[in-house]
Amino acid sequence: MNKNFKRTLITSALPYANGPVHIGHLAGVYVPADIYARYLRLKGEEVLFVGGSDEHGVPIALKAKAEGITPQDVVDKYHTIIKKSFEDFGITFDVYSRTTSKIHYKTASDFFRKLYDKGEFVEKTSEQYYDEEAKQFLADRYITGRCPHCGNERAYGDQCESCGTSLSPLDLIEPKSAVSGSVPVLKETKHWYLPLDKHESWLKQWILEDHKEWKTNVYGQCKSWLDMGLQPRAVSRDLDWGVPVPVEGSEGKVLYVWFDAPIGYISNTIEHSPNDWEKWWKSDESKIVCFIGKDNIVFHCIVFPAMLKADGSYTLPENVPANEFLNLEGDKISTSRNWAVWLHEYLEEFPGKQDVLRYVLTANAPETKDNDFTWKDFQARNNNELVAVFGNFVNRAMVLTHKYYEGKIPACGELTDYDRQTLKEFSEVKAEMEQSLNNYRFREALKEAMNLARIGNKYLADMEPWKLIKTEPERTATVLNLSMQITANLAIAFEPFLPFTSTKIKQMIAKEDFAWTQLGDIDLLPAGHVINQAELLFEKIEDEIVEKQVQKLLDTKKANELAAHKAAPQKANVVFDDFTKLDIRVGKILECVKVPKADKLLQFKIDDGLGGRTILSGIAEHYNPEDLVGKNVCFIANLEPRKIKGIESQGMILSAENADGSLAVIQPMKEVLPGSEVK
RNA sequence: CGCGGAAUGGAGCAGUGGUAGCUCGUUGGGCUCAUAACCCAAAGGUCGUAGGUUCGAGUCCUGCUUCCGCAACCA
Repeated sequence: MNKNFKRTLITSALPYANGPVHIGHLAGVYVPADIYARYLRLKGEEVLFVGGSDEHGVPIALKAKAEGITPQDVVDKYHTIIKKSFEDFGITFDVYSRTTSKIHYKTASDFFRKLYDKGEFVEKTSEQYYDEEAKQFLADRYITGRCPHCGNERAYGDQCESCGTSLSPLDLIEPKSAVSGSVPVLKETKHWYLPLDKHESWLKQWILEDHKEWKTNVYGQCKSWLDMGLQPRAVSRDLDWGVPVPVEGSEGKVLYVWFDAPIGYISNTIEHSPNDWEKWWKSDESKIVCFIGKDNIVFHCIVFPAMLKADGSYTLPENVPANEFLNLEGDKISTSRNWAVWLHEYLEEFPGKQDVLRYVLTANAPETKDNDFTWKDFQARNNNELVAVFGNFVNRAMVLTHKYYEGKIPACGELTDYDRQTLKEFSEVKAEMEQSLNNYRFREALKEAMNLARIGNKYLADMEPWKLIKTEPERTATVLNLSMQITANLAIAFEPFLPFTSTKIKQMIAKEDFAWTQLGDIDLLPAGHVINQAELLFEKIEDEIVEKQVQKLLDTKKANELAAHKAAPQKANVVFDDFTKLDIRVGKILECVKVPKADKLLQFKIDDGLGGRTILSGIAEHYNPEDLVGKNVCFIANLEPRKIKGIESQGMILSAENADGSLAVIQPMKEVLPGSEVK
C-alpha cells in the first residue's frame, strides 16, 4: 500500500484523566507520535497532530466520589497537569483538547444519533446488578463476592484472582457492591450495541488482506479476534458521568468511554479547524495514523473502524502503530500503585533535560516487546551516548573552529578519497533514517542519527586536525569545514527526536531552520560564516542523582506494601465471661537473654509483683535483648505453662504484628506497678 | 481454558533459510582537539526448551516453559 497521500492526520491515544502522564505513556504513544509529526513537518508535508484528555468513565466517577469532589474537579486537575507537561516536554500537538469540551459533546452525540437513525445499533435489555445505596449500576469489577469454584471471599465480578476462573457477576455467591458495601439487586436496563458481527467480512478483507504491513503484534491480535468471530459490543452505560445518550427515554445513560474516546480525535480536529476538518477525516488524500499502546489494539483496529464505517462518510486509519509496554525497574508501571516516573515530576527534577528522556525512551522503546526503564540505563545512555558521542563531537568541532579560525567556517579545499568515503557514509544515513521512519521504526532511525556523530568522531580522530594545523593548514581547513557541515547535519537528523538539542545547535552555528531535504548536504554552512560560542549540549548525570530517583521508587514500594495491608477479618464474637477468663497483666522486664541454639527466642525474667516468672517469646529477630530490660510489657499470666527448648515458659508476652511481619511489643502508656491487671 | 506478542553474548536490541551482527559495558592498545570524552583491537553467544522439515534453521512446523497483553486501574 503506497498511496500518494497529500496530508497526514496523526492521532495519539487519549490519556485517561485520572492521573498524570508517566514515562510509559510517553514511550508507548506520545514520543513516537511526536517524532513522526516532527519528521513529516520537517519534510514540508501537511500534518495535523491531535490529542486530548479522556475524561469520562466509571473510574473517574468513583475517584470523585471517594475524594468527595465532582468528576469535573478530578478531570480539571489532571487535564491541566497533563496538558502543561506535554507542552513543556515538547510534544507538538496542533490541538490538545478534552472530551468534556462542548464540541466533543456535540460531535459524539451527533455521531451516535446518526448511527442510531441509520439503524446501525441493536437494542438489548438485560439484568444487571444495581447498588441502591449508591444509586448506580455496577461494573463487573465493582462487585465482589464468594467464588463458586474455590470459595475465595474476595472474588470480583469478572474473575476470581485466587483460582483464576473468569466469572460473570451473576455467578458470585453473596455479592457485595465495592462502591458502598451494600448488597446489590438485579435490575433491568436497556443498552445499545454495535453489531460488530455484521462488520466482520469487510474488516477481514481490510485488515488481513489490505494491511499485511501492519506491525506483527497489531496484525496478530486483529487476526485472532476476527478468527474467533466478532460479538456485538455495548456502546452505552448506566452512569451519570459522560455524554448522555441522545435518544428519548434514555435518562441516566451515557456513551461508553471507548465509544466516546475515539470520537475525541474527530472533535479535536473540528476544534482545530472548524471549517475544513472534513478534509482530514473524509478524504482519500488524507492518511490517518493512530498511535496507541498494545492494550488498545482491538478498539482502534476493529471497533473504531466499524464505527466509522457504520457512519459511512469517514476514511479508515491507514496504520495503527501500537507499541508494547514499558516497565519500570522490573515492575509493571501502575498509576494506582504510584509505580511510575511522572512526567510533570521529571520536568521539575530534571530541568532542561527533556531531550535526555526523549532519547532514552526512543532508544529503548518497546516497539516489539515489553522493555524495562531503569535509572541506571538512563544514566548510562546519557553519559556514554549523548555526552560522549553526540555532545562531545559537536563540542570538538566547535572548539577547533574557534581555536584555529576565530569562529569563521574555513573554506573547503579539494576532497580526498577519505573525505568522499566519509561523506558517502553520511549520505547513506539519510536513506536509512527515512526507511525506518516511514515504517515507524523510530529506535532504528535514532540509532542511524547517532551514527552521524560517530562518523564525525572517527573522522576527527583519523584526520587529526590538531596535528595537521602545524604542517598542512589548507587541509585542516577542509577537515574542519566538513566537521562543521556534519554538525549542521546533526541538527537536521536529530530534529524529530531531540528538538531542544537541535535548536541549541542551530543557535550555536548561527543558522535558522533547515529542511529535511538538506540532510546530507555539505554546503549548509558557507565559508566565512561566523558561528557563536560553543556550549555543551549535554552534561553528565552523577550517581547521586539517579540514586535519589531509585530511592524515591524504593520508598514508594515500601509505602505500597504498607498500604496493601488489609486488616484481618474479625473473629467470631465471644461472651464477656470468656474475656474475663484471661488474666492479662503488666510486668517489668528484669532480665532478657537470647536462648542458645534458637534464632527467634528470647528468655525473659519478669517482675510480676508475685515473685517473678520466666517467659519465652519469639521476638529475637525484632529486638535486642538489652533494649528491653527495664520496660513494662503486657503478658498473659494464666496461660498453661509450656516447655520450649527445655525451658518452661510461664505466660505469653503480647505483641502486634505489622504488615511486613515485624513485631511490636505492647507497652502501657503510663508507668504502672508490676502485676497490674489489664482490663 | 483460549487467543495474540515476546524469549539472541554481562545489559539493551537487529537479524524472517545459506559463514551470528549493532550499541553500551569489560579487557588491552593508541590519541590528547574534546565533558577522563574520542579512535583501534580483543574477549564474550550450542540464538528459552524438546522434537521435526530441509543439503542447510536464530529464521519454517509441533509440543513445552517463562514474561506480557486480551480482562479493574492502565500506554
